[in-house]
Amino acid sequence: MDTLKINITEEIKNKGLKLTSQRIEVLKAIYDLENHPSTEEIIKYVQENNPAISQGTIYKTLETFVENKIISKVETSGGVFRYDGITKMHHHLQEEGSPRIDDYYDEELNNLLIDYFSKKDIPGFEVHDIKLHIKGKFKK
Amino acid sequence: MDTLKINITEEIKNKGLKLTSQRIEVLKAIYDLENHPSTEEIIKYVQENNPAISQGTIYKTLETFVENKIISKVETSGGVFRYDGITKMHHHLQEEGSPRIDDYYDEELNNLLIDYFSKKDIPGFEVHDIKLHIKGKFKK
DNA sequence: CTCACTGCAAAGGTTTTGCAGTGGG
DNA sequence: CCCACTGCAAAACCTTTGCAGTGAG
Repeated sequence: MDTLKINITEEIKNKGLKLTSQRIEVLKAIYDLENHPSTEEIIKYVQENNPAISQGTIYKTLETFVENKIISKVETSGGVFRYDGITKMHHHLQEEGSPRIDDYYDEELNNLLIDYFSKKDIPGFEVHDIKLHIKGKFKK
Repeated sequence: MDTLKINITEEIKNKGLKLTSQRIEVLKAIYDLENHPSTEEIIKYVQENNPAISQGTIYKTLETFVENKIISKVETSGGVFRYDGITKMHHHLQEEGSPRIDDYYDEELNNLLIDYFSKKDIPGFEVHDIKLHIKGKFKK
């Protein structure tokens, strides 16, 4: 609880950003709302605790966080932005036509990929990060 | 030239869709505009040849094509839809902050992935398709 | 002929922007 | 104190929708 809060404030301050209650709330929302929240979900969650925080501020804050690599925008084919607070290498499971996106962690796969691309050169391109978008069906 | 046109008409007819000049133009645009065009680029290109084709129709047509798996929506963090006319398994190279998306074909990689996931089970998920989103920098 | 498809224009929803006011460092 | 940040509301943008008219099969 407290440790999380410390992490959040540190995360913001480390980037040289001003620490405001709005920013803490927004970042907390992304960590609390685990499954890659949309802007709408973040706004709703933040305003439940603090209705005074305006939508415009939340949009600006999210953009600031993305620029400072505190969070990342999730690629989506749904036409709405979604955000990901996880910086550790991971992959995404998606079902077509469903907004659900699950994280998939697989160290063995990561090692396989890192190993493969350390040997294989992509002409004209320098690889920084690899993410698998795995499409399929969630089984009940 | 002619062979392409035949492919285009076949592609539409094979799905039981009505063959209209609007649909031919839209599909041709996606094939001609190679680098994963946005809706805006498609509209511009189509209307250069045929200004009578309306925006609404193009949007509806694109959705129809996606539903019928003639093309696919490219996941994007740019907030705009982009489309991909290629059905063959391939991956995407992207530079952060740049709209450029290059295709990356790698049979060896595909085999590695197919092999890996034929052995590895993801609990609660049935894999249909895998696409790598490789982020990095285009070298000059 | 008929029903799927088109054109038009308006509506809908999300994101961005400008500017005056506020507060963190 | 100062400048980065916020709140508010309007604007900008992209996409969807409704409906009357059209044309492919």
